[in-house]
Amino acid sequence: MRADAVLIAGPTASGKSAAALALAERLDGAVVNTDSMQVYREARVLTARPDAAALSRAPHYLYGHVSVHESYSAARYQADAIRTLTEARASGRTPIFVGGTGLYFGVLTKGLAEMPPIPEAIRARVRARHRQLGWEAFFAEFAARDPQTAARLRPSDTQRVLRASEVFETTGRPLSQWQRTCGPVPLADLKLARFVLSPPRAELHRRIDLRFETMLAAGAMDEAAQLRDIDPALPSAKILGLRELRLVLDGKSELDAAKSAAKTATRQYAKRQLTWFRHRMADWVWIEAQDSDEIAPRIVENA
RNA sequence: GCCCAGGUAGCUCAGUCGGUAGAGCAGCGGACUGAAAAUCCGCGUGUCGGUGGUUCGAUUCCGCCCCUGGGCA
Repeated sequence: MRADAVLIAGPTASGKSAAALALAERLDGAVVNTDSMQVYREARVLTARPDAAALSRAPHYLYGHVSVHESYSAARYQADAIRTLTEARASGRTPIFVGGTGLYFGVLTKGLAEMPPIPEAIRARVRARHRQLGWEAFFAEFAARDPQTAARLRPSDTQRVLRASEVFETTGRPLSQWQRTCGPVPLADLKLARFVLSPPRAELHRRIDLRFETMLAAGAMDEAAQLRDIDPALPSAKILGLRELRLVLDGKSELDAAKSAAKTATRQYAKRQLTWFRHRMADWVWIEAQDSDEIAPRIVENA
C-alpha cells in the first residue's frame, strides 16, 4: 500500500461502504464520507449511512455531522475534507474517501472556485423573484445583467441559473469569471489510489430494490415521519424515498406505489452517477465485482 | 355455450376512412464548479394476438381460432 489516500466512488447500492470498511480494517485506515446526503444526522436509514456496528470497526469522518435543517454544500464539504484529512493523517491512518457524489470528488481532486458566500437575504430575494417571474422571464432578466454566464446556461436549468444570479447579485461579477479561479485542492500533491465500483446494471437494479426493502425493515417509515417538518426547499428534503414515504404517511399513496416510485427514483439517480463517473473518472480503476470480499483485495492489490 | 368489449413498445393507452404506427411512464444516452440523492438536455426500443381471405398493398376490411375482462345462461 503506497497511496496517501484511497478514493472509492460508485453508484448508490454498489457496495462501496462495505468495501471501504473492509479496506479500512486491512490498512488501519479511516473512512471519510464523500456523499452529499450521508452528512445528515437525522436521516441515517434513508441515506444508508453506516450503522453503529460499522462505526465501531474503523474511524469514520463526516457522517451525520450536520442537521437536516441546515443546508450543506460543496463548499462546506471542501472545508470539512481539508480538516479531516489533516486529522486522519496526523493519526497515521490512510484516509479512504468513499461515496457517490461526483461533484464532491471533483472538489477533492480538482478544487473549487474561490468565491464569497451568498448572504441568505440575497438568496431569498433571488428565489422569490424567480417564483414571481417564472423561469423564462427570470432568465431573460438575468441574461441582460450577466450575458457572459447566461450564454453557458439553459434557461430551464433552474438550479444553475439561480446560482449564477445569486453570485452576480452578491459580487457584481459573472459566475463564469469566478469559475476561472481555483481555491485549495484538498488532495493536491498526494499519491492517490482511485476506484470506481460498477456492478452490472441488472445487478445494481436488483440491489437497489433489495436495499429499499431493507431500509423499510430498518425503520425508514418512522424516520420519514420524524423528518416531516423539513423545509422542502432544503437539500435534505431531496433524500431519495423521503417524498414517497411521506405520501404514504399522509394517506395520499399506497405503500406499494411508494416503494416502486422510490426504487425508480433511485435507479435514475444511479444512472446519473454512472454518467458522471464514466466521463470524469475514466482513468480511475474500474471494478465490476459485486461483493466486498471480492472488492477489497482488488483495491489493496491496485493501491 | 351465447352476447358484448378488448388484445398495438417493458407498462397504461392513442391511432391508421387500407400505403408496416405514437404519447405518457419505464428504460437508454448525455451535460453538470458552491443546495449535485440536485438541475437540465437528447433518444421509440414494435412479428400492431394467430391464421386464412379480399387487395397492387392488411396492423387497419372479412372469416375462423386463441387469450383477457364484463354480461346472459
